[in-house]
Amino acid sequence: MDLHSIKVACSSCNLRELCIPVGLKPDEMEQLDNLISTRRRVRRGGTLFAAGDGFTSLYAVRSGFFKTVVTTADGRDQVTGFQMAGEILGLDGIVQDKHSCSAVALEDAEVCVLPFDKLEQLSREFSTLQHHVHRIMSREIVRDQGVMLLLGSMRAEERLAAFLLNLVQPLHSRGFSRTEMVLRMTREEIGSYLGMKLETVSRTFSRFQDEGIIEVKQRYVRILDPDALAAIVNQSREEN
Amino acid sequence: MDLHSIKVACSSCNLRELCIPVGLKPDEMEQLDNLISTRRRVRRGGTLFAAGDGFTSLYAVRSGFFKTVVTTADGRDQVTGFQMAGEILGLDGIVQDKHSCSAVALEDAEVCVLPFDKLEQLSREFSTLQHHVHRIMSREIVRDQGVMLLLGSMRAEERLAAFLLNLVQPLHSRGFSRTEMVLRMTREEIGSYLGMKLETVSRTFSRFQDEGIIEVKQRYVRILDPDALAAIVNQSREEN
DNA sequence: CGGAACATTGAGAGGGATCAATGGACGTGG
DNA sequence: CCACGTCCATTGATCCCTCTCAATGTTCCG
Repeated sequence: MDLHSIKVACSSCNLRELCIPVGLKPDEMEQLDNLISTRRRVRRGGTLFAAGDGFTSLYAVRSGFFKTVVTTADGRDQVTGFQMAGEILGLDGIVQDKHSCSAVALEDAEVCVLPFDKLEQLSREFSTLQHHVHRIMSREIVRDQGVMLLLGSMRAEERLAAFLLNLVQPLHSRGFSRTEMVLRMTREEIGSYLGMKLETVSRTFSRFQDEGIIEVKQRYVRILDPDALAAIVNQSREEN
Repeated sequence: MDLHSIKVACSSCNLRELCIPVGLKPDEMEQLDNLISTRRRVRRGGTLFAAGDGFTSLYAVRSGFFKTVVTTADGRDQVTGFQMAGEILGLDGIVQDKHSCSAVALEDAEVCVLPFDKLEQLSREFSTLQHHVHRIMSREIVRDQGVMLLLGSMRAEERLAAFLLNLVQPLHSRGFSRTEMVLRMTREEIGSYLGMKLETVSRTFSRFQDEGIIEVKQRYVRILDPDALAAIVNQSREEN
């Protein structure tokens, strides 16, 4: 597909505080620059990798927005995550040397390609990098636990409230508003991620709007009352 | 609590085909034996580590059976996994240097303590070990994706059928029956893991029994018709 | 033997799914 | 530039699966 070979440098990347280079020393950063020699562009709707593809590299999102999707043998599928700039994709491929999910761009995107064998090699030289790779994988595990909690024990309102808060937070730490956003995914994709039907997503959005908690117009969402949203997430049923 | 210091050797462990030592060379195995110098016993109901505890080590289950539980600020909690002999616990702690979930023994258990800094050190020397650690973490991520799929898109019957199959499979590869098992967890714990209430778990068990698919008596479960169970898991609603 | 913890089963209620129709946004081509 | 088709979102009406509340049964252990 659209494969480009563009020289880039982690050391001058404006995402270095969010991505792999976190906390690396200058000489380590230089080595990393050698590792990451290519970028790759993915058009909206295009797949970065598909389930079953051989695993060779991790990918760091430079720009754009992705979803990851798992598919069962019987054709049922589910969105397992959304990834934005600075996040790492492809960790699922390591175990079996092939990817177990697909990564699809929700808008035109660009990623840094990190050949995994080289990353392992470099990790053996620099313990800082090694530990950072471990942290990235652990972070993914912890995040998944959070999603399991959401799917397993929250009702529709709580799920959607948690979703909005979990989405706006990383956006804010990337310099965007903490109250406004334009969703990059459809109601169906949100529903797939949250384990509910698209109609329920839409209805819940409308209910939040009626209650004055948010303002929604299609993909545009504005959080009017963050505290109310947070209260909805924490509205456990007190028993347990 | 019950902390013992017992000399053990991976090289002579009957779990070495399932645990860390997979595929290590003799000299690497010897180094690993030096790393893993202690075991720890955990009584039934005891916690191996609790959410918030500082992270120092991973744990390899030698015997017994664990559950991992995440708890929200508001007191709601959820079982995120069950672990048996050969599995690795504690990966959640790496990101923030503290554990984000608790590991509780469902029966008297024993684990090997793997100090993580030493494991990282050894990983830098032996690429086989390094890659194996990466595989273990990736496996955890892939497994979690499977649970998310289950929680997000399956109905009660499908969840429980998948649960039984996912439980008996690893038991079988450890030398146990592929049709019979004694559950180590309560109906409530199963329900928590599967995102359903304990009554629904119980009712679904009963329904499976009425249909001649399984035989259940309290904790004892016997799979009479594995194909029927598999068919239930794959009974997607054909649309989508 | 009695109590506590766990499991089963029933009846009723409710939240979300399903089916269905309408409406709005966007892009393409006439 | 408007018309049209497609994709996506909203909203309504109804149904059903699972939750909830409640009672009874079973196992295990002090």
